[in-house]
Amino acid sequence: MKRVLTERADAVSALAEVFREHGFEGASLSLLSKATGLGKGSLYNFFPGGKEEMMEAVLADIDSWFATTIFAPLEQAHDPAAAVTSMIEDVTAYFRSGRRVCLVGCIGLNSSGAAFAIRIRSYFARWISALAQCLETAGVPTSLAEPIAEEVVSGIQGAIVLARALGDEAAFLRVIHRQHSTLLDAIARTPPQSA
Amino acid sequence: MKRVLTERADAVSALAEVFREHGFEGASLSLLSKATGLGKGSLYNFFPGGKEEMMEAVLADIDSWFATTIFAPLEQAHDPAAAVTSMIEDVTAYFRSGRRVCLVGCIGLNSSGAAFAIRIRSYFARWISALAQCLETAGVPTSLAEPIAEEVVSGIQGAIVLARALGDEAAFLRVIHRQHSTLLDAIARTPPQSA
DNA sequence: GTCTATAAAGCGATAGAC
DNA sequence: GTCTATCGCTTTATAGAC
Repeated sequence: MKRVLTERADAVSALAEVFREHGFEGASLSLLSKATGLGKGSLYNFFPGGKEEMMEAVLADIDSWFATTIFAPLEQAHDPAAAVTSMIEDVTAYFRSGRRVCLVGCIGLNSSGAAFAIRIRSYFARWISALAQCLETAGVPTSLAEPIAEEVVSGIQGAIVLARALGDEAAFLRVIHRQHSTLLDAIARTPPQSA
Repeated sequence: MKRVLTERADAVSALAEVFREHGFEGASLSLLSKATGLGKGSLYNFFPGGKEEMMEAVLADIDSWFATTIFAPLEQAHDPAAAVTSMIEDVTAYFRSGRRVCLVGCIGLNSSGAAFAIRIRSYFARWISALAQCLETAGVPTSLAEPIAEEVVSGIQGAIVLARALGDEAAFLRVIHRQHSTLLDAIARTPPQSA
């Protein structure tokens, strides 16, 4: 009975890949139609608002995936070191070692992202705050946790840009490994808080 | 006698700003025409190859600016600490504290950058190697200089993505400040090599 | 809900007057 | 060397048959 929903969900992930690879402007309806296997008419049936509504659906899908897979585990971490390690692994897999770009970060870079500014902003704000919260759970003081979280999230984005530019997945993995170490060092350096 | 050349150079910087703000696909000829103040016919007179040749000229211009302003001073640094500080200042000004995106990094992110892959790759490769060379001049061992240089260049790109996404120049400045410290620490930590 | 056909607009690119 | 007019094509989006 929710067949239409699952079909829409299938379409969304196909749409996402086209937006990722070609950007918002470069993702033409013919490309989107081909990738989803749906005619233009069907696409407009699912997304009456056209490309903008498609992108909005894609961003919402990404947001919910990150919320459950990345953000929530960080926010509710019992074992902070394990949580950050898990984040690094999930992110490395998600971004395919830098072969796959971060759509949220990408569309924020040019004018086509203006329509999605609030969503883009909240994605990064929550990622940073979730990671900072995880570090604070480990006892890292807020004054240290916030800038470290900001630097690591920023560093992941930089790793994607660099890996794509160099065509070198190894570069992504090296940079991400350093971010991982930064997080673990911050946790390890913190003297255990005895209650 | 080189009037035509200076006019072409003026056009190139105007073109660059349109490509930065709208991306390659989003930069339509009407936008490019308006920004340069030249009609389509004049644009095709300067750039017979159309948009692709315009972008190629823009990238060449960026490349030469970075070569003289950023890369060469790093490669020939007598005072490595001063050189990295100078790089950080120049880069902060050039990217307008993250309001201005890195065109080279941006077009590498989606399929429109495929035509410029070699230029994109060499830009980042030279930036990293120039920075690593500067660190080595300071006595930092290659095994340390290379990954640090890679991380800093990557970190600058990440800072741009983050600042644009959050609409927050201060985030750019904070991240860049940490990259600066990373570089200075690496230099300071190195025991002076007495000849 | 799916498709094909089509409308209207904008695109990159060219031609030709000046 | 600059512009305007225009070509041919693709774009987004809609309409209507099934």
